[in-house]
Amino acid sequence: MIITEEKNRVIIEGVKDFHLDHTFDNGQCFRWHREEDGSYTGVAFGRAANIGVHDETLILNNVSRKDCREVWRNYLDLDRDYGTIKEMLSEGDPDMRRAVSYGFGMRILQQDKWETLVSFILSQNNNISRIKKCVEGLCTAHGDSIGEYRGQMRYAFPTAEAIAALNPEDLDICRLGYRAKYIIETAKQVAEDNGRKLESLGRASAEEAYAYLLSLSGVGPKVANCIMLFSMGKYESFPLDVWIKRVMNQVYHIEEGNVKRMQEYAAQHFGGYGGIAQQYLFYYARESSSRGRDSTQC
DNA sequence: AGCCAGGCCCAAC
DNA sequence: GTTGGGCATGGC
Repeated sequence: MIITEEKNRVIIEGVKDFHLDHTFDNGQCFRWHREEDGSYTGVAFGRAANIGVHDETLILNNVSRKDCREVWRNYLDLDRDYGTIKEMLSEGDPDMRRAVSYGFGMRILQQDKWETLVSFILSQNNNISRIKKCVEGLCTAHGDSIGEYRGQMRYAFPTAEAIAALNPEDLDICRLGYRAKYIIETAKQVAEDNGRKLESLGRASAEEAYAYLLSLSGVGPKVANCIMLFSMGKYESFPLDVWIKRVMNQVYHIEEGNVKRMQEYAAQHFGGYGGIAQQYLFYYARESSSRGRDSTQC
């Protein structure tokens, strides 16, 4: 990996297994928007950026070498060897091999814990395009302005303290529905110790992280697993949503609704990378389903 | 128009 | 400890 810096951008050469659509449009994050040239623009950790990829070269716009070192290199998970992981998962599993080859450039982002926590509370019984609107609306209404970028004002994700101080009516414009009260309650719980407990979970055991997350308002097993996977580096976490339950039933022939057996299957067959396996399956299941809808239009 | 969405809460067994 | 109804809202 060769990293060079020039006028307000950083160029990283030699990045394998990275595709923007597979990474930013796979339901793990909600604040990245695809531009006409195929690049993505978004905000993470209070910084706005635009990211493009050509062959094995990443171009990080509006990014300094310092930003790259402190945020983006880790956020984009650039130091992980996905090639080896993909081969491990595909070995002896033709269905998984198909899913992996379909989303070959998917990476698990290492996102901010608080943002991921709130975003996935908002995800429950909701669809991805609307989740994005909920999250962006929340940032616009209650996040700190971080200046204009590419002709648009940008906002950081609101802090736990900021959301804890809100009245339910303050969230009406965000159209969060019944989830609004969950995030205010959870913000109060997290802000109690200034988020120290939540931040510490990256170094805690999966069991401890899971127990804490389940104690928060609006967080159940599925949401807890997403938070652990997408912001805490706990790659064995295996979120079971309606799509994955379908896959586990149709592909691996586990009875619909037998969540315990599905978790056991993942732990046994995907080992420490259950969450990554899950994400390839999720992307494949969802994309092929939406392509099916598209093609029936013609 | 009606079903569904990266489910959780809570009451009733 | 498990099961099922209720839930705000809007995408498709």
